[in-house]
Amino acid sequence: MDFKKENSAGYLVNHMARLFAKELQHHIAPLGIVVGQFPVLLELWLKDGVTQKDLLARIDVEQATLANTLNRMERDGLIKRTKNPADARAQLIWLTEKAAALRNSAYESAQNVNSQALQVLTEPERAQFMDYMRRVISGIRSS
Amino acid sequence: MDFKKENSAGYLVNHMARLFAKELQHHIAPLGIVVGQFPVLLELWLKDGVTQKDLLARIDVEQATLANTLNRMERDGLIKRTKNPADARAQLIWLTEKAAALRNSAYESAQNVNSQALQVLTEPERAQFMDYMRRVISGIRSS
DNA sequence: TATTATTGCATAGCTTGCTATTCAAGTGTA
DNA sequence: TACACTTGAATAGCAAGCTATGCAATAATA
Repeated sequence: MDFKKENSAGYLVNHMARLFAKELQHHIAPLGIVVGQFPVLLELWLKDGVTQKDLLARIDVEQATLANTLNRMERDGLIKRTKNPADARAQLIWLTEKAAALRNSAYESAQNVNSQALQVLTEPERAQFMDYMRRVISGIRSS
Repeated sequence: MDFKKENSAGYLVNHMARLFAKELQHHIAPLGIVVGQFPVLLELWLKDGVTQKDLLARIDVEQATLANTLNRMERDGLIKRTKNPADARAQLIWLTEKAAALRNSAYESAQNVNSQALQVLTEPERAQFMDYMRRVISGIRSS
């Protein structure tokens, strides 16, 4: 049998993801945040004062992964946690001032990385590429 | 400003890569190998008896990442290392019988994961998707 | 030839992801 | 009400990625 990595979707996807992550890392390092915190911040910038469970419903990572990321974010002064009056097992997660202030710069960094990475594609190709990715993602998730 | 993760290429790429990796992991676990070893095995199935440097030239990961992966592969009985007569700093890396025997099953697993993941796309769409990924990868790498 | 620079790898230490397990708090039921 | 079940989160332990640094062997040069 024959197998060429350049013809393997999985190989390309993995490679591309590492390149994207490395790029974003470089762009956001000056803000004092790291890539794994990005998805969490995106949700909290939309709405904070939520539980870990709420976040988990919006981010497709395992619960343990999120718990660890939140611990590092607390350590780094990006979030604070308060008691949840409704349920003593859960806590409410809040952005600190510091983290709230980073929003626009972070958005901008991500946009820059995205548009730089996709600059080899024409505008319609970009749209198609995004569409393909969304379809592949939901295809795998629903299989 | 506004930012929607579903419209962020980086977000989608990362998500897709984790889904692919998880799928492949499940498929190859019965073979006794794990995803990080896959790129190394692909190269060694083509040609073994090479140095770490040779491998590094063919796989786009950092040298330290490769060194650690090779250590785990040796621990797991997938590779053996012998002295390099030409240079005492380097060693030659060889597949074990066990690892050599896995080739066809591993190829098949990867093919299955790929085709299952891309089954939501038509044949021409798949080709286009692969083309986009290759272009994006080389675009980022050469920037 | 002795010293300096380069090269091939290894190691330390971190993040981000995973699975599996544990634990305390809340819920439901005999 | 007591017991069992469920649920929210934490923890342990591993893989795979990264950067930074160290070290011994080789190569280059004063």
